[in-house]
Formats: sequence, C-alpha cells, structure tokens
Amino acid sequence: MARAATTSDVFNAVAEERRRDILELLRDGELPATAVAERLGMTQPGTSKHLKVLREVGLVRDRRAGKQRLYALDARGLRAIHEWAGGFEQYWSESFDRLETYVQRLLHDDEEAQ
Amino acid sequence: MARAATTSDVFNAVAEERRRDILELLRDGELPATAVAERLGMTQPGTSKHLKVLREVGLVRDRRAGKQRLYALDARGLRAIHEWAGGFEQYWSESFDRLETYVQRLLHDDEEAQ
DNA sequence: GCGTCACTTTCCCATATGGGTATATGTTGC
DNA sequence: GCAACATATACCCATATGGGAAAGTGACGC
Repeated sequence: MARAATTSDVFNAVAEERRRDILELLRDGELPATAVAERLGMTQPGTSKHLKVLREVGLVRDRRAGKQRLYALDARGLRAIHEWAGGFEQYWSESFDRLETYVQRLLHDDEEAQ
Repeated sequence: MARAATTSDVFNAVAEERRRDILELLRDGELPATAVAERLGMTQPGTSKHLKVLREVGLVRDRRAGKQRLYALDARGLRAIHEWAGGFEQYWSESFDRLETYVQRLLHDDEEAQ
C-alpha cells in the first residue's frame, strides 16, 4: 500500500502546506481560482489540483460566476482537527513536567551506569 | 516532486491514522514498542516505523528500560495544529450562515437562468 | 460560430510512502 | 560467549503524490 490519499481525510488534505495557505487565504472571502494562484505564487493548474482536493474533502465550496469559478472556505471540517488536537491539551501543558521527569531519569540512569 | 515527507511536519506526521492512534494510546502513559503493536494490532516492524516518524517530529520520546524501549507522548507539537485549526473557529461557526447564503445564491442563479 | 478568457484534466516523472518479510542490532541472563 | 528477547533496518512492492507542460472544457462577447 502507499500513503493514504490526500482526499481520504481532512487530516491528509491539510497536511500539504500549500493547501493550508489556500484555506488561510480564503478566510478573507471568496476568490476566483486565478486569484488564489496569483496571490500564492502558484501555477494555475497546480492551484486547480489543490482546490480539487480541498473540494473533495469539503473544505471549500465553489460556485460559478460567469467565466470565473469562485472558491469559498467551508471551515466546518477543520473542527474535527481542532478537537482531535484539543484532546491532547492537558498533555502539552504537562509536557514540561514530564520532560523534566524524563531528563532526571536519564541522569539517574547515567549515574547507575558509572 | 512527490508528496512532502511524513517527517517534514507535525501535520504530515499526524495525517496517518495509525500514528494518531499511537498518540492517543500513549496518553495513558509510557509503553514499550511491542505493547503499542499489540494493542493496535499492528506488526512490530510497522509500529517501529511509525514510532520513528513520530520521534523525528518530536511527538514521542523514547528511553531504554532494559531490553525494552519505552515510548512516551510529547504532545507539545500538537499545540501548533490545535492553534492553526483554532484560527478558523469563527468560520466554522459562521459556516451554516454562509452555506445558506450560498444556497440562496444558487437558487437565485437558477431563477435567472430560467 | 469563433476567438478569448478561466479553469480543469491528462500525461509524464521523481519521489516517498506504508505494508510485509527477512535480517540486523542491542540488551539481558546464564 | 551464547541463546533469547525487544526493536530497528533493509528490501521489495503497489500506489499516489505534487509539479510542469500541454491539451481539453465551459462561458462570454461579438
């Protein structure tokens, strides 16, 4: 097997930095595909592909406006990520304490080794 | 170019569900690699590879304990993800409203088209 | 209908993945 | 030193990626 498809998951879709950039950009409002490409300095076909991935996982919506296709953020899917990471909140608060315990254990092990 | 390395980012590391499972498991405390494999029903080499990725991005730490190697969660890196997703919080709250606007615009477009 | 603009899709490629199996490394106890 | 146990690495494979270039689709204005 290979790596999971980028479209299999919001997590996978968002793993690509370019796509995170796109989402951030779209916070300011709808934009046509070309504008996204320009503002992020990406090629037009490249942008189109990234937008497709985001569309497939439901993080953006698109609507036609004449020849243009306007892309808009649909951030609801990001909530799952926020909540998943939030489930670790107490642990990253404790991390310093834990790290200290860990370091002290290492030091202790060294003493024993000598 | 291919997809970004799984070790290039916390986002990429966490895109793999198996690795998220490992992190969740380690919330209950340190575990030797074999225990992780057993509890998640993964092969030993597979687990070892996933743990390596998590180690390289700093989401787990390991220490030797005799023949065993105990892995512990270091959740600090997940904070970045939590905060990044949190930056969209107001948007997923608004999403229903936006979706409505969007749908109405679609309906409107249809009317015009007829 | 036709040219043009705005995109999307198709191809091709280099790359790295995750999974399995087999093998190597490291540590302990005798 | 050696057997046994705990992990890590090396190999192999199928797969999908992101990027670039080129070709295809759709909508508009004349």
